[in-house]
Amino acid sequence: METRQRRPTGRPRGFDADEALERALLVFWERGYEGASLANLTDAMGISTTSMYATFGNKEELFRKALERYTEGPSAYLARALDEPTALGVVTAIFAGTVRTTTRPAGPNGCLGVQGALATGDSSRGARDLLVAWRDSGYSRIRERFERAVDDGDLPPETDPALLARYVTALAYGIAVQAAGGVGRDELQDMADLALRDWPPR
Amino acid sequence: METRQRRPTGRPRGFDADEALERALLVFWERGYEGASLANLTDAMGISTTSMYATFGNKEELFRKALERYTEGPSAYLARALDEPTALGVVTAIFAGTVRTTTRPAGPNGCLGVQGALATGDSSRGARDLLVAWRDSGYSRIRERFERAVDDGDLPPETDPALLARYVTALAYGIAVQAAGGVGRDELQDMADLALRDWPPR
DNA sequence: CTATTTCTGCATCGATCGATGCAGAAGGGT
DNA sequence: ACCCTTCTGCATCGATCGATGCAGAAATAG
Repeated sequence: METRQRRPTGRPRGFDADEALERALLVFWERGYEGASLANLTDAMGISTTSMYATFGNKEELFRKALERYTEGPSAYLARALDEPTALGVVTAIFAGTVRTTTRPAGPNGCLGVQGALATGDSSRGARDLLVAWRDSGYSRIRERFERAVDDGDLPPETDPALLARYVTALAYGIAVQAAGGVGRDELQDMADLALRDWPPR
Repeated sequence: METRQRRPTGRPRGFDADEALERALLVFWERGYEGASLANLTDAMGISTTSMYATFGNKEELFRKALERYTEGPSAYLARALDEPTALGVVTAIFAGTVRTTTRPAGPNGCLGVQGALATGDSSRGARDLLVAWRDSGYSRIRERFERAVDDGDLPPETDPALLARYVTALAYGIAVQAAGGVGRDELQDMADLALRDWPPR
């Protein structure tokens, strides 16, 4: 079978689509879906609206792809955290990753998955629902990881994995909201350490 | 001194400004500042744009007044909670109030102070900053209450009131974000109970 | 070279954004 | 009754929203 990608004929694209998507991600991250206008986005991407539509479809599609990039980039700490051998290690890594990602010195504060489209008008409902599903996916993966930890004896058998996952995600979202408001990295990390001092809550 | 409010001459207003503000509050709460258009607002308020501007100033002023109403209405549980005699009572009441307010069966899910304007474009920066200050005010009042609890011996002397207040607000915001995503009241209350089982975290 | 395909710059679309001007209606004070 | 103040309905403002049409530029295939 031929896995080599066939060279498309015709004039090649004059910009790097990956880099343009990264720029768009940063705009969405900082301003949210509704607050990011096409002009904001294309200015940052350095391309025309025509090129944006030809390459990414429309604004909602662009947001969807930016969110994918966010998941595999800034938010990749979650997947790595879930591979930690113990539940405590998982949660420690989740909190550390959340704090670091939501308070990057050069970059938007907060979490795209939270502030991207938490409450919107009708025209942005697609983006809002996308983020609801995104957050729910994160919650479910954490819950499943805790279920495994209970099975492994790593967490007490009376633990409710679903409730514990709600607790962890709530703290992560709370970190993100405070980071969006300008609360500093060290303070948030200290707070996460405080929460971790009693683990698991029972 | 004459405290009786003087009767304004001229044609009296043809609608109840308080009720109109309540309707506007609900729209802002559900759709956020940017997601709530003037048409959305005036439709819900049952008045014309002219009347809205004459009565409330402009969209940002309307939002500011709606937020005041929110603070004294749906969010009044915070002030009551701070009067609880013990720190544990305070936090218990804060979480209960947050859960109830963010999951009202008839009404928007989530918290206006969180989802009203978490990340925005330039034109909505005023509303965003207003909510940052609103959340910071809530945080400060909780911190001060914990400082008093330490002084009273209600909390251990080694307690860091600022960090503890960050922890409590983080959980409250986390509850609000999950409520905005449709997570149910009972589940969130169970999660809050779980967090309260170990108090204070140390 | 020519033919073909794709991409890009410019102009612009209809809809909606927040916000006003204006004239007449509607109620108060005297 | 009258006058005077305020409020309201209608029309509309310029700006911006997301999204396209079109023609020419640019690159590959033959």
